[in-house]
Amino acid sequence: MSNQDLNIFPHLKVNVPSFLLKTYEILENDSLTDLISWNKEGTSFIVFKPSDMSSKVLANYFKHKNYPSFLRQLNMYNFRKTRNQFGQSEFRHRWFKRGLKQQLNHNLSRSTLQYIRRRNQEESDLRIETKESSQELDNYKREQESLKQIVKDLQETQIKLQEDLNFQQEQSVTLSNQNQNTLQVNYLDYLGNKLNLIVIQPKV
Amino acid sequence: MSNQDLNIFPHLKVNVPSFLLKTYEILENDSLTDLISWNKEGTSFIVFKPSDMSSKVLANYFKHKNYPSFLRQLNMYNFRKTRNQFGQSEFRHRWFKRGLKQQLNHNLSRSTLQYIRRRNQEESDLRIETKESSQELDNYKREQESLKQIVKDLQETQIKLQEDLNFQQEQSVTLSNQNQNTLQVNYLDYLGNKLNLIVIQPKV
DNA sequence: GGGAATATTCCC
DNA sequence: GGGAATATTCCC
Repeated sequence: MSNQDLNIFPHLKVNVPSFLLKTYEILENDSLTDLISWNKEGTSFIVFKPSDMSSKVLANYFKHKNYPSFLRQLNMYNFRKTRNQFGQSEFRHRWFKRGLKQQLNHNLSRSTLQYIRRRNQEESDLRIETKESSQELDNYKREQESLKQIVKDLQETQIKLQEDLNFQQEQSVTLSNQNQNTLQVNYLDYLGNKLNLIVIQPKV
Repeated sequence: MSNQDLNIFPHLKVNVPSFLLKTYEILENDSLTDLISWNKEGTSFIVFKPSDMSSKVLANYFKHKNYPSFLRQLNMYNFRKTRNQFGQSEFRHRWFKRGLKQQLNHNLSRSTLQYIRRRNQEESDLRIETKESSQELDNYKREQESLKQIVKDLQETQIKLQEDLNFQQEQSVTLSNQNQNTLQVNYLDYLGNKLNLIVIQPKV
């Protein structure tokens, strides 16, 4: 099922995130109202049977069946969780309401998205704080450079060592096969694996 | 199937990315060798039937069945694609080889991986032009710590590698003697070289 | 082949 | 509840 198939807002140019579309779809699915549905007013939705969400809902709409992942996404989009008087989890977001689909001669979902994006933006802005002396910064920069050079040297040396060790092991294997001897293990394959697969080109 | 089930490196404390584990698993699956398998030397792997990958391979190992997504991941982990003489796609990464599983018997300390991860993060942060110096300073401080740690790790690993290499060489010599084989290499010269290589003593 | 947005997982 | 790593999608 492609995103396009699920687009309940075809007249909008913006891409509504798949997660929101799918969650809305779930709430439109009448066969699921025992497990999850809008509240009476259609201003929030309630999960009645979290334990059944996994196989009966999530698996059919998402690429997983983990309820916590569903929660994580709701959280991501700023839904707020409350408990109602029956102890049920109720999730609400000021733009996410029943009938959303019909109301869209207004650009509700657009504002939702803008809201979300703005929020993300502000978050990274928040990380910007007061500065300290550029003197100190310079010192760190310089020390950094020499450390990086050392790391680079060490890495090069290890790569060479590894090649040697590989060669050596091949030799031993050959000899050992003739001889029935046992071999030792090799350490840097692991290291190389880590360092390279995960990309470690020291930024110089 | 959880990540744990797939962990072919159970003795490692670090997490090997799921994608790598699964790709390795695929290559270990004998029933798939018609579609995808190691090359003769076990130094790369070949996709023989890209068209069958989707339903017969990917769907069983990943949360999708899109061949392009598989390619994207290979790309992400720096695998290089080439075409062999039969026009087949061959993927190779210098540390990703048949038998990898057996070779991985060493622990690199967790901090090395943390360094790598943090560094990736900072790299993307670097693209934020608006970054100010207090944050920058912070990053430097943190990276400094990590670099020191990684230098330490590398040195330790280096020492172990060296010991292994020495051992390995003794083995070979012994084996070789028993075998009446003549070896191509002169081990003493070789060892001498190694000792030179390893003498990098960064002042930390 | 890779940047970037979104989804999923893992962890505190 | 949310930060961060990894996976998947989408797009150039």
